[in-house]
Amino acid sequence: MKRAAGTRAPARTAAPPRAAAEPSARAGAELTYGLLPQVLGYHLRRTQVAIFRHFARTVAAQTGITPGLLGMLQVIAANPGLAQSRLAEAMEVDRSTIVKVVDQLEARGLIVREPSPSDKRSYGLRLTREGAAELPRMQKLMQAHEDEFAAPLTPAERQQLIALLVRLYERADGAAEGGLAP
Amino acid sequence: MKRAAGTRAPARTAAPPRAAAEPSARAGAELTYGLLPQVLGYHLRRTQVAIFRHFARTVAAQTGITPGLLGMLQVIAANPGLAQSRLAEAMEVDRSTIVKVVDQLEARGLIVREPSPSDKRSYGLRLTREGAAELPRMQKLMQAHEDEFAAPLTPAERQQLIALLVRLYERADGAAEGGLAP
DNA sequence: TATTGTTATACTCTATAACTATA
DNA sequence: TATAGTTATAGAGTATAACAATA
Repeated sequence: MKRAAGTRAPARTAAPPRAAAEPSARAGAELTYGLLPQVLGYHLRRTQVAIFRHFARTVAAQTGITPGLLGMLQVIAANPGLAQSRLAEAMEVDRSTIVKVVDQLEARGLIVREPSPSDKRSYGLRLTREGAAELPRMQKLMQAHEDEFAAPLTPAERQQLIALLVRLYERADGAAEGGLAP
Repeated sequence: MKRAAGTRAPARTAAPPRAAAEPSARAGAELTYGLLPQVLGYHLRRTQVAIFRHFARTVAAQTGITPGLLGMLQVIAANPGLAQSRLAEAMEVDRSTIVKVVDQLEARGLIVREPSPSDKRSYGLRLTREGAAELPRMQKLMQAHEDEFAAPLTPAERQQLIALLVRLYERADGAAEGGLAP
């Protein structure tokens, strides 16, 4: 795209009926957020970004792992022999997305793809010995990260927050496939 | 997905003592999520994905707008004349990221970049007449989307959820720049 | 016919670094 | 020197569509 900086582009719409002196958003002035403070999606996104950054400064800085990879790793650890398609369903992502995730975990030596004896199309995912040794360390770092991030909340509040979130996405996911139309 | 919230899983997943016939993760078997059910970050991500998809099926399907663009648009509407750098700070993204966002909103005819009279480097962002006409319609759609998504919660729970999220990311953001280093 | 894993491709979101034109 | 906006580039993350092998 060419235009941008200098090019003003008189947006084909007429300019708003504004006078000259507009004291609205000068430097230093507090700005307002319109309806956003009541928008759940906005706060979810902010929180998500904040926890992701916290994870990056703590767990990722010491292990190079991402939240997504660590989540997958834990599901694999908890379900030895899991097929990629099952993992994709469990994590609610497309089969094709799983391929690169598994590639990365395998490249790090944390898991292996084992050919399924019963189905030649399928692979079972398992931790390697190295993966089994690494996972507890990562989990401890993750636990510390989670505890620090959740420090502003009491244990009860933290549990309640999780419970509220679960109610939201379980209902939403169910409605999406299930039936209660869009 | 079936289980999730309250369900405790056999945490400490050391490789279960299973023999050749590995009944761990066959088709149809319930799979477990290891520590994930207690991981706030996991539930945040799931909820975020769910609400994004709901937004896509409702607001985006009828307007072509994304949650990010609509959020920016609301901040611009609430702060006429806002400079791009101020918007970037308000939304906690990099200045360079804002450029394409503003390009898109301008390309849709919703906002204009107005040269600042006092600083030739700076532009003030404002809604066009078309943007001012469109915004209320988008807000109504967004409101309906939010209400439907949040339907599993009582109004009090919804407010409390927002309050909990705010406490988390405000503390985290503050600590990140401010001082209480990790 | 349907499923598993894969590839190719694309699109979104975001960040870093460097550039320009101002201040 | 510092700031505002821009550009080029890169890296996650995810999706769709098509394909081979197998069920």
